[in-house]
Amino acid sequence: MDTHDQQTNAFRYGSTVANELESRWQSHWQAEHVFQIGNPGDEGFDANKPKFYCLDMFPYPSGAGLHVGHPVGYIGSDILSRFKRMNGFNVLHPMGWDAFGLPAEQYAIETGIHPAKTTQKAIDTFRAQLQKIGFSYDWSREFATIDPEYYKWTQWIWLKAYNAWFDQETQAAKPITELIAQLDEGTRECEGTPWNERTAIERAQYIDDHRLAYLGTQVVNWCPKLGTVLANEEVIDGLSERGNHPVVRRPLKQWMFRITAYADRLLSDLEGLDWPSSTLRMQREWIGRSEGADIFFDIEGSDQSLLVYSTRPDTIFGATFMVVAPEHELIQEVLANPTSECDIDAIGEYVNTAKNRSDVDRMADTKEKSGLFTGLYAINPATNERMPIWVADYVLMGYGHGAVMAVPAHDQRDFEFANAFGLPVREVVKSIDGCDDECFSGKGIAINSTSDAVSIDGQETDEARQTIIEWFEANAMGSSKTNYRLRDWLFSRQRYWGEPFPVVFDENGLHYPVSSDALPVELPKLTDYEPIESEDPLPLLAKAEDWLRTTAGEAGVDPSLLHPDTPVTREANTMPGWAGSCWYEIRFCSPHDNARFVDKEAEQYWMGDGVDLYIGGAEHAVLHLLYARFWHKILFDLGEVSSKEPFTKLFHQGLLTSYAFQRANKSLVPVHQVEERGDVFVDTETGEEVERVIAKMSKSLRNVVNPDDVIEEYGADTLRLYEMYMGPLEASAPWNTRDIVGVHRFLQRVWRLGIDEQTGELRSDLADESNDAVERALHATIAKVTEDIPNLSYNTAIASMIEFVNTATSESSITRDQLARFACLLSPFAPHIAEELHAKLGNDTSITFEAWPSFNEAMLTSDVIELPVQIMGKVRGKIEVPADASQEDIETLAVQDEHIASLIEGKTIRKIIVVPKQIVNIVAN
RNA sequence: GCCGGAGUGGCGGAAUUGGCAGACGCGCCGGAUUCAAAAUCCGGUUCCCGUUAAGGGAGUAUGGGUUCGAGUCCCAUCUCCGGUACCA
Repeated sequence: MDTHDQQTNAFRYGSTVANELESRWQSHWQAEHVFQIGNPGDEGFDANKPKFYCLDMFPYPSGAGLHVGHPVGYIGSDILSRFKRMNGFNVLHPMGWDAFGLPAEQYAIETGIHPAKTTQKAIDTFRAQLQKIGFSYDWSREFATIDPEYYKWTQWIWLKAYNAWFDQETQAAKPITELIAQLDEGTRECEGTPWNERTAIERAQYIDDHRLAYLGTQVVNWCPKLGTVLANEEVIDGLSERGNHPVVRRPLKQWMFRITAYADRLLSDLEGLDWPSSTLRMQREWIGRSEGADIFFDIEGSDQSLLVYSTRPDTIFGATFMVVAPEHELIQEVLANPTSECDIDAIGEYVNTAKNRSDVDRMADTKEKSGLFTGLYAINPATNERMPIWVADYVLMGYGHGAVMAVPAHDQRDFEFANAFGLPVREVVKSIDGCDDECFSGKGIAINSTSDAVSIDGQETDEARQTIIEWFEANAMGSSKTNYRLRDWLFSRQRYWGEPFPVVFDENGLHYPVSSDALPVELPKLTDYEPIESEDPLPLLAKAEDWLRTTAGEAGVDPSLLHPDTPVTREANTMPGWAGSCWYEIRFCSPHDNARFVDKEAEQYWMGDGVDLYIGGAEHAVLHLLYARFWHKILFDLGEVSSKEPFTKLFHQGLLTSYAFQRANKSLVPVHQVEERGDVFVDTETGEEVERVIAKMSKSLRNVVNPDDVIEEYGADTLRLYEMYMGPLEASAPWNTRDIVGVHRFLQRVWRLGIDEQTGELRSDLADESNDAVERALHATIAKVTEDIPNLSYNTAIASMIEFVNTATSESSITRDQLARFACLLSPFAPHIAEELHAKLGNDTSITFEAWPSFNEAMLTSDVIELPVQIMGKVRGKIEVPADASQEDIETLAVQDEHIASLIEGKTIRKIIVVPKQIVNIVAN
């Protein structure tokens, strides 16, 4: 660079100027605690001001650090937070770390470095990277889920659930002590053996079976490679979601959460949430409520009956056979007492294969139905016919009762099965709209559905269903039943890097809670994190022998429950990665409260009506959001929080994609090693032509862009603007380094508008009087930006600011006052440059608390407006009319326009449509 | 397979209730500045026909429809993305 130029442009807005002022303002914000917000009751906190709780889904800090995709949502929430502050809101905008989980532990296995160390390092990296982007977080509220002061309360909430039960009558959780008291007093009956005839152990058993957090034996997804069990949701196509390792099914005793008890409320409370409709639908489908009936079928020659669930009890006349799952208890009996009609060896083998079959294999041939006849027959109560009972793996043990009545004429799967094995098909529902598919599963009119016992012929499906259920109920053969796809939540993991459970076991295997004043139960130190591979899965914490075996007193069990000297074994499983994120939004209200999990007053103020905006990726649409809602509802029922839903408004930012390049053999070429030559992309090292694909940013695709690099080259304000300018916040868009310069030039023009590039000081030639065109443009921009920000329509807000700057630049006119108002508009988006302009304009307080500029409606319209004139819907000319012109005047002006007149000459005007301030359309031919 | 969402210039995208399609930015073209380059500034840029013009034609995935008027509404088809996967 030439020396001369360097002098003239010494204060031009570029990377040097941007980086200098950005780090200066970041230090200022931190030193002055600009974004620190108090709580009700704190000195200087005005609780009468409206509040805005703006929350980002906190990140899992990986060792690799941030890439430019991470901050997209954070920038979005930061803009709204800053906007709300300028509009007089108390804004809670915190950040923290979801820091327990598998990756750190995997890394520990490889390197032997303690996960706490690597995690802390990753957190420091993330924090430093985030701070360079200039977010307005209240860092004084920062915490990580691995902090013992935090997970102490995660354990405390678990204990709350452990010590609670779900009362079906009131549909709410209550302390388990109430259940015990009611049973003791006899105000509540218990199923089975009466309460007062039970032994102490039987009573404990009964109570344990009612806890919200309970120990259950479940067929679980055991992943030998990861050395842990996984929730259904963490298994995709028979492989672990993380790492793609094979998963096998085996029964195991595990801590569970009774989330199914809340199925109805989790479903109905979705109503009224301001969430993306796709996410609402996914949650509804995940819960999977269905209405139908439980029906008992007598088994021929047995006093037992077979229970099935059906959503179409009205098709019972069309049931021609029954199917049970390989795991069904009836199969055990068949194997023990086979009839002559079945092939006992084949069944044994089939059941065994099905059991050991991994889900991958099961998926592979979903089309082909397999199964065997069991030799048993059930009696159809409607027709009194014998129906063969088959065993087949298309019936799942985990849903309904693991048995179905097969209606091949009206269920696709039953139809395929019937076809494969030559079983009869009987049509019992006639489609109304004439659909005559061989298998019709829609609603229609019942036919062929009459017997001595009951008739539903001629009834429409809904009515038929009602009639048949009433008949079942009258004859004790069945009853209406609501079913859910949702299963209870498997909450134990066998890994090290998670929250320990605050519970111990005595020699008899009975469990006792650690009392809450003994929390947290801290993780013991381990030197070896290698998963324990064994036939019988063992938790990793079992390696910490000294920690594991202790006494009740040492562990902190209430002496009234267990004598302090009693030897006990600690629970060696840990909680899953989801645990910490189930309630962090609550903790942010009072993150350093040592007395309670959250300060009551602070919770009421910030979360009384939930989080006002929750921004995060759509990948959490089901699991995290469902789990967090579930925990929230438990806490709500127990009177610990004041809202029934945690997140009032939810928004998913789009995925930031990036170009990746691959050679003909599909191998990947690093982005920086590719050059665009004409229409093609070329590997600069080999000269080979490569293909460009759009993909998620990832290390493996070698297409990761680091925000630090972008900031170094253009500054944080440019990075923020570019990410918001790429398109709508909710849409995914490809990162294109080439485009960044556009918004950087915009900031350069903003800077030049107010700052002398030679001196770096405020221009001495700013206008004294406001230019009307500039003032009008400013009002239009204020109106647009003010409207767009609450809708998170940042791309169009930025476009409008660019337009203003282009106008002011071409008019070469801006006053101090106009510049000051524009700096306010810009400040949520590009806070550093805005602070600098604000300061240079002579202010000594942060722009953060400046009042948001207002606009004048009258400045948005002009006296004369231009109207396009169409003939037969095609624009043929334009006329200028006074803004208040009457319909008649406009019509006259339109037909008198020279060009228009020449075009309609000789034609008959049929009609003239005038849309005020929009358009004129002349219908003439 | 089923359920959602989306298809607009060379590219990212605008067009809030049907009313000038392509705002704004990138790229590209031309010019200014410069010894030169970068940077910056100014102008142009949907495509086709028209000598640069005036002007005209086509055009929002495809084919139909409703309407004075359709990117927007309706029907059918295609493509892409997301969710889900025997849930009885």
